[in-house]
Amino acid sequence: MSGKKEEFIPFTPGKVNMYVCGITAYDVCHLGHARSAIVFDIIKRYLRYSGYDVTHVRNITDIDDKIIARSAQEGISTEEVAKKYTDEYYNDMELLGVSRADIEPNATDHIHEMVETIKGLIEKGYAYPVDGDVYFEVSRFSGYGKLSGKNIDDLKAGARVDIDERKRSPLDFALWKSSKEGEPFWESPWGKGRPGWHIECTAMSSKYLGTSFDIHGGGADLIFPHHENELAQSEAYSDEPFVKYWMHNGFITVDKEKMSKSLGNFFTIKEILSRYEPEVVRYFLLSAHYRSPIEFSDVQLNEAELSIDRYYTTVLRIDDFLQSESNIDRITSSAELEDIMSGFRHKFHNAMNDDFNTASALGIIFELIREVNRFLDSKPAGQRARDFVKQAYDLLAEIGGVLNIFNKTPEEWYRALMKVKKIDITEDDLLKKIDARQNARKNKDWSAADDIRNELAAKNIILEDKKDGTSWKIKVG
RNA sequence: GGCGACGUACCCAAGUGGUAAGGGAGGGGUCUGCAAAACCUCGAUUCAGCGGUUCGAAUCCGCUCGUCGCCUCCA
Repeated sequence: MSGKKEEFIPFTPGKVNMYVCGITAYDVCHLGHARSAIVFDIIKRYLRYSGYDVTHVRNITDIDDKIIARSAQEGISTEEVAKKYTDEYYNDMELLGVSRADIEPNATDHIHEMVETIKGLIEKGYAYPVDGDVYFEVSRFSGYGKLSGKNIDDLKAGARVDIDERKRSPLDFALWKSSKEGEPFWESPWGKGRPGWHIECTAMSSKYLGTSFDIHGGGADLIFPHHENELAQSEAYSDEPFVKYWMHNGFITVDKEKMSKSLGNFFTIKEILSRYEPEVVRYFLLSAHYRSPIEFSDVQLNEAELSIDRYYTTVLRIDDFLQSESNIDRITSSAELEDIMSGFRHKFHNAMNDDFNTASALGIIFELIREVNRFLDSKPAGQRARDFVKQAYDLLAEIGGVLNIFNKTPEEWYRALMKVKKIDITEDDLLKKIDARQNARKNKDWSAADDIRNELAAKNIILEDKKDGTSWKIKVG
């Protein structure tokens, strides 16, 4: 609310109520929608990891002008439009690995609550009906503009909206819209109509989380007018502070411009997932702070892929080492690794406690990865060394789990890459070729061995020779 | 026009008063049959520019330049 970072103190100790604006179900989702979903999913996961009991509400707007337009265009009902794109949305979210919210309310299931709220606002003098519409009178609410940092006079001066003579001020916004011929409607004290966009969040958040709750999230483009209006309605209605902490994620940009429907410069989630692993998308989005704009490009996604691969390559080494059977204890100098390990959780928590600084958290992970690799390079041996490495691995897995990345085995990662990169060789055939090459190598037939390696390299498969075998990887980046 | 954000190495990106995390690319090296991976090493005396505050600033203040966003639906 202050526009600054503040210490997080929830209304009820240990309990966090968060409401995040979902989507309007009128079209397929693009990467921008994915960012919001992923960012708040990680925020929720971290809060839970930190011991909070989190209730997460994410709404779906299933009736509005765009849905009506789409319904006319596709020749199906608004319910069918909403159903179709809601299903698509949940499907995309599942593919991306975004967890479900605890409560996922639809606007049309809460018409009654909205009507009650609107009635209350009229009674209190904050809203007025005109010809079957109901408007919120912005000038009645003294705090209007406090979220977006705007003031009413500036807004009036810069108003680009068409002037509606029936409204007392151009800034007044609709709580209820009368329905035109052929449009879907619900009965109300003001006649047949449908709710305005903002009122659903007021009605549903107070129903599920109470009139005051801790966190309200959404994309930065919702700050004005959506959240400003929500705030005005809610506080006017309840006389309570609406939300303690507003959190808005930044945009995804393409050539520095906001990715958006209207500019047409968007990439759908499906398109991207046809070329990249979901984990790559998640990593990419976590590699910048959630409030910053983040530039989308294949170069960026390739770098994310490369970073993840570095992780799994290290895990592969860790696995090899843990399976080694040497009983000779040989703990090599590990002061640096011990050092990093002992401060690791603390550093991670510091990063995340500082407004969920995931980019910094990733940096910390790679510091540990480097030290683990250094330790393994120093040729340690024995059970103590194995326990030590296992500990490091568990730390990485724990933190990866919170960020919802690094949750595969290396084998799963490479198999997934094989699929997404459409490499046309079965794992069986691949292993046979590796076998054949091992034989050649045993016979010191280097040219035959190199031929096989080159042949696989042409398919973007990389072989790594190690002491006790050869492992395969998929070329990334 | 009003309001706001941002500008850190070749690229991406942390860092909001104490002397520049991390990843990628690149040069050199160790290891390897050769590779790959990994590790070591080199790489911004410097944080858009100019002033100011301070013992000390990328970090605070002012101005300039540049980019973007919101003010209309938008994650």
